[in-house]
Formats: sequence, structure tokens, C-alpha cells
Amino acid sequence: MIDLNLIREKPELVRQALADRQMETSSVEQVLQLDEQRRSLIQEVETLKAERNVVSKEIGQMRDPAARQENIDAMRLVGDRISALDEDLRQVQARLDELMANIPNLPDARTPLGVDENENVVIKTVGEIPELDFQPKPHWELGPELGIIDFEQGVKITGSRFYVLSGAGARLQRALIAFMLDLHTRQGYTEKYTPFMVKSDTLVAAGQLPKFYDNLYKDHEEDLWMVPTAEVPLTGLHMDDILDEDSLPRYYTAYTPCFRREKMSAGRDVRGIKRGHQFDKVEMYIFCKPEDSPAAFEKMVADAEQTCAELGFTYRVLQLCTGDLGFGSTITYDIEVWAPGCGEWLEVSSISNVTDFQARRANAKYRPVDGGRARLMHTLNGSGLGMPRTLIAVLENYQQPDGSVVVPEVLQPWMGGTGVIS
RNA sequence: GGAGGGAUGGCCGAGCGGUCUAAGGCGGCUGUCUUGAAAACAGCUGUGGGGUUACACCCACCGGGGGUUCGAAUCCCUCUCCCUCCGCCA
Repeated sequence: MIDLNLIREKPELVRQALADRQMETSSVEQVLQLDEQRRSLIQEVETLKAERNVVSKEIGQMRDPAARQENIDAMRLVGDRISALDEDLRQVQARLDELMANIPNLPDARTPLGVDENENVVIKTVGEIPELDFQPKPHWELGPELGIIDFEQGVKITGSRFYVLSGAGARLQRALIAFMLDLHTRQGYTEKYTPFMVKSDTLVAAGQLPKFYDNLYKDHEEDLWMVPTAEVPLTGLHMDDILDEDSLPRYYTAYTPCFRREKMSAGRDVRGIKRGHQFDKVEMYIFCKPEDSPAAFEKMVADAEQTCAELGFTYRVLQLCTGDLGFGSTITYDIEVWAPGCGEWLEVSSISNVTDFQARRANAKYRPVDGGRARLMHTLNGSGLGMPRTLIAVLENYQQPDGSVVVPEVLQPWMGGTGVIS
């Protein structure tokens, strides 16, 4: 959520941001109108409440029964009026909240203008697209041939787009998770193990509800939702907190599965493990002071890049344009790794500075050392990295002409001597 | 799942229809005193909203939500969480 005062004071700025994101701008006018209505209602109802408070206090001390009754009758009418106004106010507030919940964050000045993902900008490419002297196989061939990915069993027990990892395949994914958590720990992040289910308040705080209701899995009887990303529980860690300034920044990393109920288009990404309703991810997350978030963003990008580099991947860094930018983000870099088997760049990470957008919703603040008012923190999130695609990249990049896979050096400590999958 | 007990300001803890404008204590901040510190004494102390150039001032908040009442921390309903015991269980 953005600051309502910003819309009040600089509506043209917000209108421009919406236009840059290829969105309707009419909500700005509606917000302004509702806000005015809201404030006029507040003034009216609070004047009445002040009156009732004063008179009620007097009633308590009155001795004359007639005068007392007269005041009670008068206040009963005032009370009825207050109830009616409170109800009006509730409705106006609800409409305002809904509008505000659907206004995205303002893009950073460095985010390039663009209509859609075709106008994202490649910042840099690291490594070369390898020239192989044999025909590389896609992972959906490699995996079953090596007996480490079983698509039939996934479909059998759960359904379309689910798979089972087996033996060295399962172990390889576990190795990747452990490697990433250990690397991020060295980079200064504190590892967190969080619940994989959260209550709706947490999803609201993280900005997933109400907007992404359709993409979430939910318990039918209780207020428990499967996390769509570790970003959700990590944001929730400090909702309604006021942290000490000198305890910032806080760097967190967490492994969680991610559950997403998105509608998959039938013909797209159907092969392999690239896209599914369940996937694993190691996430990085930072809470920091507003003035520190640009530097924190650079750090997080560098940390994700290092993860790719240590795995020996050829990767490129893209900057998302305004038309492709996520709802809460001001600036986002995606990292894509080259997968020679399927012959495409795979998005394995997305790093965003959401400034105070999530913090405002989550009510996540810090107390300055000078003891002044609590201020909203800034938050940043980034994948480090997304699992199935990283697994794809390992299999496809490290495959040998004979169909075996040589596991990268950095992962071997977790592979139990299995340096080669064959 | 069953029975009982709880939830009050940064923390402890009183209050159980009307000066609650939430006692008292601890902690914190400021000041007086002091060469300095401690002690003592005095004052201050949260969040959100409205309002103001800025103040003043006003409203709301005693776990969440709803209700009764002229008036609710206090009474009623409901939910959540914590504690004790029983049952079940990896």
C-alpha cells in the first residue's frame, strides 16, 4: 500500500505511475473523492462523540432526576446519529481501503519505461552460451533416462504438473537448497525455518490478499493458507513490530516450498518441471532503514549473482520495465540462467525493492536511536534461487555426451560421494 | 477433542458500570542538586486518526470482532492466543 497522503498531495505523481504501468488511472480520482467524504464524516461523528462524552460524564454527577432524564433522552438521539454516521464511515472506509489495496507502488526513477516484458533491459550477461559438440538433451528426457525424475508417478499420486524426484535427483535438489542456505549465511543472512502455512492476516500484511486470492491454496475449515513464497512468512516476522534502529538491517534467508494455484495455460511450459503448483525456493529478505534500501538492493542482486556464479552458470541480469514490474516493487532485476537442453533462458531469481509498500501494510516499523517517532522500514525480497529451474540448469549444463551428469564441485559435499549421476 | 485458569501501557501489576483523564512499581527521557557520578527530588513517557502554517484541541485504542447502556477496561455473545490437567497422536 502506498501512502494516502501522497495521493492527496501529489496525485499527478501517482497517476503517472499507474500510466507507466499500463494501468487505469481513474482510481486516483475515486480515492481523492472518498478521502474527502471520509474526513467530513469523521469530523461530524467525532464532534458528536465529544459532545456525548462530556454530557455522559455530567449525567453521572446529576442529582435532579428530571434534568438527568432529559439529558439521557437527548444523548440517546445523539447515539443513534453516531451509529448511523459510523456505519456510513465504515462503508466509505471499506471502499477506500479496497481502492488503496489495488494501487501499486511507484516505480523507481531508474526503472525503464516499457509496455511489457519485451521491453525489459538486459543489464549484463556473464559467461558464454556454450558451444557443445553433441546435441544436449532437455531435462524432461535426461531426468527419466537417469531415473531421477518420474513424471508418471507425480501424475499418479497428485495430478498434472506434479513429479517425483528420485535418488540422486532428490538428493541434488536437497544439495542445492543446503548450498544456497549456507552461502547466504556466509553472505550475512540469518537462516529461518518458518511455517509453510499462515493465517490470512499475514497474507494481507505481505500484500498477497486480497489481490491474489485466486492464486492461493486454503484450508477449507480453518484460516490457514499455504505460502506462495517464503516472502510471506518472512514479512510476517515483523508485522506490528517496532524494532530498534541499531538492530537494522536484518538479513533473513529461508527455504520453503511454494504453493501457487495459478491457472496454467495449456500449451505453455507443459514439458518438464519448469512450472508447477508446488516448487521449492530459497529466499532472501531484508528489513532496513529507508536510506539503506538502495544499497541493500545492490547487495541482494550481487548475492543472487554469486549463487549463479558459484554453480558455474551462464546467466544474465534483466531490469524489468514499468509494464512488467511487480505490484509492490519499485525496481526489479531478474536473473536468468542458460539451459542448453531446452534452449532457453530460465528465470531463477527476481529481486525487488518494495520500499515501504509492504511495511505499511504489515505495520513494520523501527524506532530511531534519537527516540523520535517510529518510522516504516523498507523491505526487499529476492530469490536465491528458485529450485526446479536451478535443478534444470544443473542437469542440462552439466550433462555429458553419454547422458550422465557431472555434479558441480560446490554441491558435492552434500551428494555423498555421488559426483556423477549416471 | 474435553475441563479449568488467563490476556490491561516498553515491562510488572491494580481496577470489575460514572473525576479511569487507567492506581502503584520498574525501566526510559529531561531538569534540580553535584567537580563528575550515584542517591534524592520534580516533570515527562504509547499507537493510529481528525484538526492546525505550527500549536491548541478532539476521536479511537485495556487480546480481536459484535452487542447492551446516556455512559464499558469493567456486563453479555463470539473468536483467537497462552497456561494447567485429561484424551489422542508422529
